[in-house]
Amino acid sequence: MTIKAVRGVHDILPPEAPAWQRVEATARRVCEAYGYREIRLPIFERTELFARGIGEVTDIVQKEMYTFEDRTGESLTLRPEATASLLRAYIEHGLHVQPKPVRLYTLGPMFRYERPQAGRYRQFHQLNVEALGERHPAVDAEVIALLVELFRGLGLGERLTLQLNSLGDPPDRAAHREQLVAYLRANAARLCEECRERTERNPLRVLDCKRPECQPVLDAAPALADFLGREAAEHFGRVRGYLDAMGLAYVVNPRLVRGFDYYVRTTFELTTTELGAQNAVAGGGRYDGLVERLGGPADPGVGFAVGMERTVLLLGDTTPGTQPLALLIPLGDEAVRRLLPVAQAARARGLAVDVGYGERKLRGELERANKLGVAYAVIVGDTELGKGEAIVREMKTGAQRAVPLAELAAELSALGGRA
RNA sequence: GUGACCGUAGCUCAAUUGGUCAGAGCACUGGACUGUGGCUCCAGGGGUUGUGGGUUCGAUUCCCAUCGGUCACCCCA
Repeated sequence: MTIKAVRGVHDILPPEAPAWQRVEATARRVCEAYGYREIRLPIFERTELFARGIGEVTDIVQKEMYTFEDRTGESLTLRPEATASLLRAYIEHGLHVQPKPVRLYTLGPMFRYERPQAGRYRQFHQLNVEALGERHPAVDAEVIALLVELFRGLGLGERLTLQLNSLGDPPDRAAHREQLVAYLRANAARLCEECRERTERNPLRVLDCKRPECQPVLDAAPALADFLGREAAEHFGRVRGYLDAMGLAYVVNPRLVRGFDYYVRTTFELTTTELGAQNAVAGGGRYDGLVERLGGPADPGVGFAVGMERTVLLLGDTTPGTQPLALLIPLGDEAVRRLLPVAQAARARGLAVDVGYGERKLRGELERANKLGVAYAVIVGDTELGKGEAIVREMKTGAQRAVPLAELAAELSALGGRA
């Protein structure tokens, strides 16, 4: 049997590539405009980095990592997310001595061992944006504004909802968790089977349950918002104030819970209803304390990840690729030798031109030109060689005119500049 | 990891109760059309019907396993 791609990974074929290029170009443009600089990171790390960074008890670390041993027996893992790697590099290279906040972004593949489904793959791509070393709530607002601007730039603003929440500081969460578990246990009889299990495993997740029979219990459950300490509450209020000042719309969702252990205070997601069960297109939050946990200075941080596949899915395949400008059609080998340098010159100026090999019939070459979608066909046969000219045919209209061979490269430039 | 549906040519799909059922359209290549495309017509290449077993005189069709896809759960981007 022929070899096929492994489960959950996929090829991005030429028709889809323009949409990816558009997302990447927009991401870079917006990030740079906000003062973020690119950092490129390895796609595997010591397993321990993710265990410590993401949290030992998360699903990702417990069952979704691609972990293997190298030849020395060291345990390595294909990165399931980028923040841990980025912070490792931040610490390792002393980037924290730069003016705060240190603004970084990175782009690339992530790996998680999950059952594939709509908008979910084992190798997928994320854009990560992180602001390190500053705890001011304006930074939270800044990265959120960047995120919103990115999707506005892609024309997807209207199809997404910004959801916002505050998880409070660790002591706030501990206090809330204690009361929440007590409450859920007391009302276990009115909860679904799954929620009863989750009460012990991951109580915050219970609040996410969509089953109608659970809603009455959940509606009356202790709300994390009521447990926020004074500082966390003030921080959240100021983040909202800054977002309001920038005119950014959001929905406060007290049940917004995220999958990594490291989030504190602000968390947010950009959600859609268009991708089936995978409604999060981007998600992030504040992670004060994480840099320190990874062995670095006590620098706070806030950032987010954007799912590129999901973004491209929303974009659809409406992004046009670039078409070659012209097909140069030599009839015979003498004409090939005459046209090759012309093509070379045109390409050196950045024009996309294709050249035939002089062996097909003119009819066939024009068919090819038509299929390639070029704007112009340039025909040079014995007749033209004799007169020292080329025929430039505009494919759309069929209009033709003669151009001296010596001026052909310049003529193509002019046509390319106009197109 | 759990469940449901699905798996025939590069793509989209046919094949009557298991019995010339291995086909069509699109795409590709060539020709009709000696140096002028988009239309039309003709021809050609391309499939061990996902894979491996089983039932049967005979399996694309039935059964089992396995791999993969899709969707949902879980979780998340």
